[in-house]
Amino acid sequence: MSCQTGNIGRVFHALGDPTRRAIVEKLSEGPISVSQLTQPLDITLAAVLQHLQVLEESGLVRTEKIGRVRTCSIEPGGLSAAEKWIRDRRTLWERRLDRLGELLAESGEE
Amino acid sequence: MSCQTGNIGRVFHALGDPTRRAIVEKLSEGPISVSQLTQPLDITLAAVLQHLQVLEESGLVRTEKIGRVRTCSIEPGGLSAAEKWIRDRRTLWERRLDRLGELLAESGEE
DNA sequence: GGGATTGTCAAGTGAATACTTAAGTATTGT
DNA sequence: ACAATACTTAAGTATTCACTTGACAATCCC
Repeated sequence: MSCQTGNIGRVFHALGDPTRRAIVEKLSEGPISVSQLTQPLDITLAAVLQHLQVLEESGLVRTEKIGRVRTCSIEPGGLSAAEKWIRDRRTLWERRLDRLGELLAESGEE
Repeated sequence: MSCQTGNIGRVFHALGDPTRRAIVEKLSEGPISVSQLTQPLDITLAAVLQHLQVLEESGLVRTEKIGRVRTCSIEPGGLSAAEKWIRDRRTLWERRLDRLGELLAESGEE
């Protein structure tokens, strides 16, 4: 299996920060360097680097350094665990609501 | 529209905490009271209450007090904004990777 | 009424967070 | 070689967080 589970907490925590979400959104358009990433944000490059570390540890982002520039890109499977967790919750309680609906319909019929 | 956007940050932040995820998971099975919610968790009722406040503000959970017991339940649309954000990112970069794949295939063919 | 249950509120505490600054280290271009 | 670029690292700071304690309120049951 491609994705280690147990990162769900880290992923949600990473996405809880607006700057980090902005980084992920930017990277969705394609890979760019740390300084390019920093430019539109209103914080120092050092701060961006710290966010990138969080994002890497959560498995959402991958970075590679070539020469003096570190290029950041989306890790394509990074969101799947979180997506699955959400989907699982949804189906669980939708199923529950359906059962509830049936019960109400039955009791209304007789 | 049923869901206020702008909560995405709050939702992700709320789900970043393991205790809060445990609460949501428990509530997925059905509505229960605050003390029932507290019982399996290793923290005080007051702490659970604080988590519940975060969850309510994020739109993930709804609570209602009847008599002396406050009953907590899932707010069924609460995850949709987060789900949409994730889906949007995914389709964005999958589309990008597809284009990239096409380019590589083309250059390999000739 | 009185005692148990269930929840509420307000401080307070220690740890984690998101930043900054400042002083490095490589790498590249001239 | 030298200067600019692009990042790295460490230390410090203010804020936010998760949690506790303890005093309080409301409700239920006998």
